[in-house]
Amino acid sequence: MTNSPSTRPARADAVRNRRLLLDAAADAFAEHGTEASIAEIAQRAGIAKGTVFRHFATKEDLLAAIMGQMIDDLVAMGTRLSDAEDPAAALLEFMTTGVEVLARDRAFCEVVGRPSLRDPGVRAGIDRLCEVAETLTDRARRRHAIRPDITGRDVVLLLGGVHQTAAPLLTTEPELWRRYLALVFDGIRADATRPLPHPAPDMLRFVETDPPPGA
Amino acid sequence: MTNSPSTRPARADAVRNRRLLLDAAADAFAEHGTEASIAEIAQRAGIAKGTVFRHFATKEDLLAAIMGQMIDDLVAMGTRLSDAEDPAAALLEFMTTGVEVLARDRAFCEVVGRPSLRDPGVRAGIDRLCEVAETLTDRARRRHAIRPDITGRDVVLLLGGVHQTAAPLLTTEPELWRRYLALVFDGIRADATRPLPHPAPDMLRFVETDPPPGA
DNA sequence: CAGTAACCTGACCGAGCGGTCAGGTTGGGC
DNA sequence: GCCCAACCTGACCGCTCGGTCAGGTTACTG
Repeated sequence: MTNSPSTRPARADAVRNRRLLLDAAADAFAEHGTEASIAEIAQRAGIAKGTVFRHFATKEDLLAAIMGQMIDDLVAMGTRLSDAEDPAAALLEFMTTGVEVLARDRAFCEVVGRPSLRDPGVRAGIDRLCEVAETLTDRARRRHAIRPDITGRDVVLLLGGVHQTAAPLLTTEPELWRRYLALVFDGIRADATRPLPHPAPDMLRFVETDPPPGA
Repeated sequence: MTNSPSTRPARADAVRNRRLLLDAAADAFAEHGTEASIAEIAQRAGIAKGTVFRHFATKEDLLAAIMGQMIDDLVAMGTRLSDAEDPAAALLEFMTTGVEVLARDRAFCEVVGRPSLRDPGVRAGIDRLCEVAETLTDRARRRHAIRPDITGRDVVLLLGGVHQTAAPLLTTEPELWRRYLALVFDGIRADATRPLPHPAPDMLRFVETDPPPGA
């Protein structure tokens, strides 16, 4: 759907509708998760159902566009934090923002928490997210602010874990995740000296490749 | 569907089919989550779709029966551990088994991780699970084996969090959760001295009551 | 201002879902 | 061995979903 430079630029109403669609879809996915229906998204955007599929061939493409944007934002924030003076504080801020985003977006939880989305852009984005997390942990590790066996991928995985811990009480106690982030971060700090039992995940890709056809 | 004592006991084929149904449903829910279809469950059990609804009025009733059983098993295990000589080891074993169960059953993750199931039996079971976890943490706390501000409800919530941390790599690294359980348990131990920021969840019920009609 | 390609619309489709029920089958009391 | 209530079966229903498309509309070009 992206116009190649040779073709005529998109019409004014098309770009406006695309904007409305993306905003409505982001809201709907955040609220209801990936199962938000196309019909509801179209209604929120004030456009017809068919128009949705004019901009995105499948629902998964639409979801991938939104998730990709969110991941890119997180990557940008991590990059910005990469040269902060206090690496441990920077890492904590990175994790805080990450869990905050998860707590506000159900679809994002599903996409990051399951190897469901096959979109290559999203997968690449998650890999870049792991890389920037690796940078942050590297710096903190070099200053002995965190235990030596924590990797960037650990940090990214822990975002989902911290959020999930508080998720059952999300509406009643929307800030409860701060409690568990603090607990986990205490576990990450250098004070704890016992080595972790299972080796860190070391594969290149964050999610499993090629999940079998079932589901 | 439970026979009151006055009525005639169930027929032999009925009890056999009920057994087949429960086993098949447990497998299907574990594999595909709560969205496993009644049609697939019936096929696995070798019975007709209509027979499923003869034993359980709705799909949710069937799910609740299986989830309730799993929770009861966990409660029983926790009770058994309540008088172990080493309370910290007992708490760790309780958490280990809990995460193990979560890692093997997708439906269980959904039911414990979201306030979705309205079944009163399941909710009561979760409350009893929190109580037994409270007993275990109490004993460990009294021996100063864990930090003083950890509650039983924290422990139960952390089960879901630890599992979720490793869940994206579940098929590739099925034992990865042990790494994060160790990390979290290090955070629970008394060594870490910073008090946790957010107060522990203190409401009586584990899950939110009366989620609005939407989804 | 006319012409056209891009765009939008909403009725429509097929698949899959939970749940129902008339009618055939069978276990077990007598 | 008879009989009937309990049980089982599978076609069927209504609904929602993602996705399609013929036909009407509209923004740009020249």
